[in-house]
Amino acid sequence: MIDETHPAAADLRLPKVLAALADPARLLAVRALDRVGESPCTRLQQAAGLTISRSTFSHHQRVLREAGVIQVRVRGSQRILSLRRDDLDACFPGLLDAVLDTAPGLIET
Amino acid sequence: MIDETHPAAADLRLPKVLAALADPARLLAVRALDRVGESPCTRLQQAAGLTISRSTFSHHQRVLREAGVIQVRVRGSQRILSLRRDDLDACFPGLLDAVLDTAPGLIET
DNA sequence: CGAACTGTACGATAGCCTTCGAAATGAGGG
DNA sequence: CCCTCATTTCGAAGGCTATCGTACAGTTCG
Repeated sequence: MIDETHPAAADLRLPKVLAALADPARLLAVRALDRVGESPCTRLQQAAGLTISRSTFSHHQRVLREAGVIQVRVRGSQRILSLRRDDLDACFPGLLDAVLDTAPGLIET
Repeated sequence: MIDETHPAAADLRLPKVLAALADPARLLAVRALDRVGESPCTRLQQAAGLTISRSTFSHHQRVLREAGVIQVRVRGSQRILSLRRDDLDACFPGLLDAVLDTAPGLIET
């Protein structure tokens, strides 16, 4: 466990992870995070093309973090977000890859 | 497309599929359906160990169907449910397998 | 110090989701 | 034709979720 705000790898649960990934904004954020690598919030939001308010993005970031999908590390005034790829692969083999490899056209309506 | 109540394979969308699978009751139902093979509603509900009302199960069945996860075929007075394995594998390779292969302990709280 | 920047916390709103029971629908059997 | 079995539909209750704006807190920089 990284700290109290992150679940331990052993505490990850499939319904929670799926729920976190089921929102289009969060799904785009996760896929952008995979493409650009670890990024601070604002940069990830831009990379994902999300035109939502900062507070809404912060909410999504929290949902992803509490589900165990991403990890947050503080660097100065910024929070650096990264995928918890190893933990996800260990708990749900193939799941993250399946989500990341899905054709972009199958994401949005 | 099977009929108007089922989405065509080309219309499946990842967020909707993930949302359908994110509910514990639906996730258990899908995993039970994989184990026991196509089944009528009542039998699947028992196989999944779901102690919910018939109307609630019917609601979940509808969500799974409208997301394209399952297929419903009428046989007499019964509805036979089955997984849309081929369509899911074609659209989201590896996703269904990842969900089905997850350890049972990682499903519930 | 004070201004600018990054992000969180709070409170509100609106919509959606799960759940139920009761009533309705439809098939099959006497 | 009625009764039973399988399932859906309806309407309602309660809770959860996404979204926003504003206010706040910590960092960096002049």
